[in-house]
Amino acid sequence: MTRHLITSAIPYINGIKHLGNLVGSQLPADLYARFQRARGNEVMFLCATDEHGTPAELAASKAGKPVAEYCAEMHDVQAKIADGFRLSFDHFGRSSSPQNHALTQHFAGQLNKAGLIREVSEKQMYSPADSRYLPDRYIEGTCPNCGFESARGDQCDNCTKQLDPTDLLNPRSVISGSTALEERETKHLYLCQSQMRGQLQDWIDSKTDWPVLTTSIAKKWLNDGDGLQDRGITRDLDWGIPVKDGEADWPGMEGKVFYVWFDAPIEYIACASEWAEANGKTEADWQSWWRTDLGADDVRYTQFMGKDNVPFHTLSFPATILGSGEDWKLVDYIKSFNYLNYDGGQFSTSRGRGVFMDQALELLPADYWRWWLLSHAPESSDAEFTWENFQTSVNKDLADVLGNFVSRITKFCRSKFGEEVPAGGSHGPQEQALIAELTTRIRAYEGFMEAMEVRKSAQELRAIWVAGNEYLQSAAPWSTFKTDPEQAAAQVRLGLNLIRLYGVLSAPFIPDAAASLLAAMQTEDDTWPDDIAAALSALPAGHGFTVPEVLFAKISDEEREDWQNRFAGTRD
RNA sequence: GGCGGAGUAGCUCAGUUGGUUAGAGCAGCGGAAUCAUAAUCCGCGUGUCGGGGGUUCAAGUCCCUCCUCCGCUACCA
Repeated sequence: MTRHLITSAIPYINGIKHLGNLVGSQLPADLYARFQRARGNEVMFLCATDEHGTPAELAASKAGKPVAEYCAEMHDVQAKIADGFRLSFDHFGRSSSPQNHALTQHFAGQLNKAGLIREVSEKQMYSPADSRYLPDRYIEGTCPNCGFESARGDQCDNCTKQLDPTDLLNPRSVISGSTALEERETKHLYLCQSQMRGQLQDWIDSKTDWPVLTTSIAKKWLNDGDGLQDRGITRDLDWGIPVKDGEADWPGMEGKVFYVWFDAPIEYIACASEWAEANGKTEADWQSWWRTDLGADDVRYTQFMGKDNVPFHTLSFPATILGSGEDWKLVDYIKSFNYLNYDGGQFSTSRGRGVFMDQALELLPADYWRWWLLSHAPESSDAEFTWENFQTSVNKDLADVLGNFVSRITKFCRSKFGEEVPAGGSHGPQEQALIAELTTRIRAYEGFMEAMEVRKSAQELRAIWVAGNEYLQSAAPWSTFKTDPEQAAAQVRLGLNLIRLYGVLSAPFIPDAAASLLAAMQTEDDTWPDDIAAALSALPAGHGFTVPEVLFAKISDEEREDWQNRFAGTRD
């Protein structure tokens, strides 16, 4: 038995995420977690909300609420939606938790002790009208290069020239529009990542089995220009984790907080501690997942994220872990994803373009979305969501291939043999051939799932469903029944057992439908099928079942057109 | 600009370290069956593998070059 520590990139707190965010980290992580649990492995699947930083403060202010209250509310909203999508987190934590405060301060102390923190005095743009320092992107002005009037402080969106806020003509605050900006001297802590470049390089180079997307991004940052740069890990903000040197005050850093990208990955660890507290576990229980000196040496740690998160997970966070000089678990495998686009453009949180998680659940059950998103996961390149593709994929795969299979076999059995698994007959060549094919396919499915080849897993699972239809079609119990009812009984018995098998195999992708299948078959036996022949006789003759309701209703053209129009524009 | 990813049948995509006639699903056409959510199953694919050049006995697969799309580019997170 392997112990799997699995984390999904933690979603930012300022609003409900769209389907692109979901498929880029949480959903594939859930698929993997469910699969590993189904295989009988021990799993710790963690996620949380990422709550600090300027956008959170601004979102709270826009909502007219204190930021702590806003974050608490949004955390609950995101937790409920995650539950709606059946994301099976062992704990859904918060980066603002007391545990993360303590741990983040602890790491900073350790890094300081190791000589990996230096103080830097620098000039930042301050807006008196907003009473805050403004990150570069929160300053707009006229581009000195092309004259574009809405150039941001870091880059001009029109001519793509890299800028400094001080380069802008007529700079103003994006927040208030105030032009009364001034430069102020402020002191910050920098993490000396450059000192750890060699160590990080060796570590990345040793990961030969990682996706190219992951390693190429890491190597670019390691080798670009002068190599890996030191990075500021503090900010002048109110909302965040106060800068401390372990448990001690940090002279000169009063009123400052750690940078959100410093504390967010540490929340992966703190989240385990939150899990322990929430479940009556001990310190040792959660540390056995994270401390290699305290039992985590046999843990395999896998992270899931979108490609924009890769630098922080391949470099900054490992630098924090390695630099601490303590025996924290480093990630073993990073599965990264490209982006999902929406109908010819990008999903956009700010412009409300595309489908958001809460809206998706209002339209259709989670399984529909899980199936489409996972079977079209943006693994090798960016992928595209269109309503037509969604409708045809879901109708064909779920309703026709899987759902209809369940209908035809259960209804046929009910009409000829009643609502129990029929007795009589035995397996012939057709049944042996089916078992052989399923054995091959299920072993392939396991291989793809183990390797986190998400699309290929979905493809193989679908082929497993198809195999059932092929068998029924060639065995044709409705014909056999007329001449040899005993043989028809054996065929139907096999068909009913296939339903249970499909329930077990499909659960990682479509957990609710899978549960319905097992419920209809009146069984709680969801053990993974190592021996396919045995798995296909799990339901013996005489075992009762019920004909389930339509498993997946089809999406009509009218619905599709309606949704298409509804989500083309902007969200209010 | 730099770095990375992608460009393969109408659509969405597979194509390992270069090697038999380039594949799958969907859509389309023809057929079988009638148990079933008008569902299923079988058969049918000559597509300049973005353009051009090169290496090789052999390239979608390696090299060069050009074009297009996307992402990142370190103070958004």
